[in-house]
Amino acid sequence: MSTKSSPRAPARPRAAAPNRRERAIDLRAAGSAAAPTFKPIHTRRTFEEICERIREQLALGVLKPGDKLPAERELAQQLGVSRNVLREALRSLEMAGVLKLQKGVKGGAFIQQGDTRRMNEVMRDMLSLGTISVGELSEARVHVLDLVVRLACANARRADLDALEANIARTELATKEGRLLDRVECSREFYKLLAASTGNKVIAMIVDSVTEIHMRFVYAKVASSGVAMARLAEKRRQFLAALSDRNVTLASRLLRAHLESVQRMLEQDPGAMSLHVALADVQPGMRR
Amino acid sequence: MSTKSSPRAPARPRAAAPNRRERAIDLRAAGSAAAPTFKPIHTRRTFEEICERIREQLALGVLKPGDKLPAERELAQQLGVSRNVLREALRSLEMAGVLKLQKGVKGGAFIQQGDTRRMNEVMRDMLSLGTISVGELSEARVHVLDLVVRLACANARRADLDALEANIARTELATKEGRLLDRVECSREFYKLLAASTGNKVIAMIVDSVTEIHMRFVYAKVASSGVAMARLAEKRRQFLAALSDRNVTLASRLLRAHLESVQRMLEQDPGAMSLHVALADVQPGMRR
DNA sequence: TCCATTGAATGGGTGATCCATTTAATAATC
DNA sequence: GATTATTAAATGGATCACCCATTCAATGGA
Repeated sequence: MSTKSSPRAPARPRAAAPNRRERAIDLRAAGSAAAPTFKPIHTRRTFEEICERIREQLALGVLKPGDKLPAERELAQQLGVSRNVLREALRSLEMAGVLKLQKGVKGGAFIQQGDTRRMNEVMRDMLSLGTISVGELSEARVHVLDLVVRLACANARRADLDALEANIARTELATKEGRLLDRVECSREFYKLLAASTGNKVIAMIVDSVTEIHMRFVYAKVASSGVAMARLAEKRRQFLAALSDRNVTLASRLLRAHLESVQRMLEQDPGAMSLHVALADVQPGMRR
Repeated sequence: MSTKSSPRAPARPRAAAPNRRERAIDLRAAGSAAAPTFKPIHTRRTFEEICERIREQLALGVLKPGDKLPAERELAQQLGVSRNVLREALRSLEMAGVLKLQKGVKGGAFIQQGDTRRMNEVMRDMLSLGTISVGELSEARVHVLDLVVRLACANARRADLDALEANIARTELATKEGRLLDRVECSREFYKLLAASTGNKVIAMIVDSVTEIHMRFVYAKVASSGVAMARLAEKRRQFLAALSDRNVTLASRLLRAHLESVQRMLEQDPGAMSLHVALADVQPGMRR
């Protein structure tokens, strides 16, 4: 990093050693009259600095999707850090969906197109950690989907409607062939397509993050009980018709009614509603 | 990992070496009749496996916020991996807000209460990478805030309204004293409080992620031009009065009008609207 | 012309070693 | 006895020197 020039300097001059007591606090407290808290600081570690720099280059537009970072060994030398700590930074950025690391000659660290699934992971973590509840998630989903319906009625294009139609056909086929779990996958895709038809990727991202988790519960329920929503494709067609007619009121009412009936189905058997089951039970299309 | 037992086994038996060609593909293609794509696989790396296991323990409820993981050296041994690769995993989880690493004896890796700011980072990355646009973000913000107003009218409690009132007082003071940038901070807090008054943390998280970025633009604009929204506190009070009266229509109209006027202010000077400036220009309260 | 071989670049992973910080136990001082 | 330095151990932070596996272009033989 910038704080290190000689490659073999043993001591890394870290952010202001917090060894001196009273005097230091006095000095800083004098700086701003109304700042009684002194917690943060949180000595910067090199990998954080590296992450930040790369993100800075991204925000500045110096780095763009598709670009390749220098090879690990070279970049480590340029930054004056060990390869290991550089890798910690690259790893973090990879997990964040910013980078993709590829092996082999001609491999390297490539800036990615943003991965919208990352928001799903955030939601999952928040749920796992108990920061948010299933109830809040469900409620948010209902409200956001209501918003989506209104926007979709206003903005959905022919291609969007066709995609939804094709999705319903797949749902129908899965139902006919008894592939109930595939049908759950179709449902998730349905909401994804619906959200996409708003033409707003931010909203689409939000919807998918919230839908992904919801569908895990549905999946767990269907897998354990074998019970599934009746007349699903039919209801979808009614909804799509309303959407095609740009009938906001009807479309909104139909979707809301459907969401409520699904909720009732889920709540029938609280045992299958276990957070742990739903979050742990991954399936092909639902892995992160 | 489970795939390694001897501590000095040189070759790590990674996921099925993809060396054999036709035969392997034939075999797998025979498995599912309608699966023509063979891209994924993406050989699992140990750090991914570690992250997944820890997240699994979280989802299962075995690990809870406040818990401490074994020390790096010990955990690495338990998992049968090197300390370096374990650290890559812990780093990633720390960046994800799942863990916090603390130094010193009695230090270690502690499971955190979920950090809702992580969603902000996702939004920022998506914007930096060009996956979403400022326009989509603004649009989403307007719609989500409209939803928030409706929910807040229904659910806001006395304490929420008091907090908003106190925030407006701070805004007023900052205006009086000419601290325009502090006032921007107040604005961000206002929306945070408003979102919190819905009683739904999922929605609050979404609002804040979208507000944080918006406020960066406002901040950059105010900092560069010295121009600031007129009669801000007054407008806020009118809005709060409507909210207190549970007058959804009026509150919604007032907020919408305000958002539009802010938008006009921002668009006056497209030069100050640079994405790069806004994203790079961090400020005390707005750092990640 | 085509296919196998080779070799270099690159990410993936390991183990040993050191540093800096933190805390508790201990010793020294008042 | 209470307070204050000192010490020692545990822990994360970081480095170095290797080695392996994968990939792909260059090479060379059939």
